[in-house]
This record gives sequence, structure tokens and C-alpha cells, in this order.
Amino acid sequence: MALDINEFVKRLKDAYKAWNAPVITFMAGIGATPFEVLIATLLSLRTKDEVTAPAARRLFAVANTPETLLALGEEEVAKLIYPVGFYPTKSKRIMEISTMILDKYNGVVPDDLDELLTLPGVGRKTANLVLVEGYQMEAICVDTHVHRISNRIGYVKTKNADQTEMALRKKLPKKHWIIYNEILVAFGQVLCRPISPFCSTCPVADLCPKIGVTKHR
DNA sequence: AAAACGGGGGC
DNA sequence: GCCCCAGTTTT
Repeated sequence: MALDINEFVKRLKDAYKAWNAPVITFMAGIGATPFEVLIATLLSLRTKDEVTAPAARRLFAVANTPETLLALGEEEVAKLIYPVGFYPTKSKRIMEISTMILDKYNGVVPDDLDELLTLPGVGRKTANLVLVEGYQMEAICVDTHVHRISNRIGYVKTKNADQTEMALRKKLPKKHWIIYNEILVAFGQVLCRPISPFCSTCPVADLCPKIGVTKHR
């Protein structure tokens, strides 16, 4: 029997806010601007969310626009975001992207996927997250959590994040797009872990075929 | 000492 | 499509 996605979303929708997934609650909590979403996403690369969120807070308290970040300078940015992983590379990237947004887009982060993709270090995941969290637009942002869980529950059968995005775009009812993203990221961070997920306390365990799960808690 | 943390870009 | 990349934290 195929997964009932409406029932799946409905059940998780009420539960997920209590999980306090760090970056999602962080961005929602401060009502992050598109530019803040962009920078926070760059910071989060290969870095745990509980490290990224405070670093983003420290940085945004001092500078949260292209102008102010450029005025602050690469060295100061690097100090503020430490100990986020790859902080020298990231502070350099923040300078590049701030420059480009200021020069090419008059300091306004584009609200268009193709424009966002022209920015250095911005791919489909980052671009779509800016659209979803920054502009509250209907988009699907597929990170490793969304990709893994979409396959684990048997809703799609895809090999990579891009394929998952396309499949979800076609298959997932549009009214679920944003909430599906948010709950799956939170769900993936706290319960539906890559290895040894917490199926015993999972609110949708009975709906889930646990595809590819060999061990669970 | 080794693994985990995830995405973008170059070829 | 495959391989490369970077630094901190956790085991």
C-alpha cells in the first residue's frame, strides 16, 4: 500500500515544533531576512546546526546586510563566525557574495531561482532555501534530510537531491511544499537520523516501510 | 587517530 | 557522474 502523504504530513505537523531543530527554529525565530537566510545557509555547510545558529546570531548582531558586512571586513567576519568549520573560506565567500549582491542587485537578494544560482557558492539547495525561508515562496529545498527521508518512507525513489526535488515538485501536493520541507529537516535532525533512527518514539513509524533502515532505536 | 558534520564546483 | 574541497567537534 502506498504511503498516505496527507496523513504523514498531518501527524508530523503538530509534533515538529517541539523538536527545536536549531537552524530552522533560529531562522523562523528571528524572522530572518532573505540575506540572513543566505548567509546562515553558507555558514551551515559541513557544520552542526547547534554551532551554526549562535555563530549566525553573533554575526548578525554586528552586521546583517551586504553593506555592513563589507564594511566589517573579512577578518572580523572570520573572528565572529569562529568556530564554524571552514571559517576562512566561508568569510571569504561572504565577502564575495555581499559584493555581488551589492553591485549586481543593488543590495537586494534576488527572489528568482535562476538569478540566485548565479551567485558564487549557491546551488539549488541554498537558492531554494532562500526562496522558502526568506521570501516564504512556494519552493522545495532538498537537503540530505529531505532526500533521505523521502526515500526512506517510500514516497519517491531517487538517486540524488536534484532528482528528489523534481519528483517532489511533480508529486507532492503544493499546499504541503513548505511544511513538508520544514518538518522533514527537523524530523531528520532529531528523530529520523541517517543511521539508527528513533523509530520507537516516531509518530509516523506505522506508516513507514523503513526502506534501507537496517537498525533502529 | 578517525569519523562526522553537506553542499557546491570542476572536470 | 565522480571526485575534490575545507576546519572543528565528537568518538
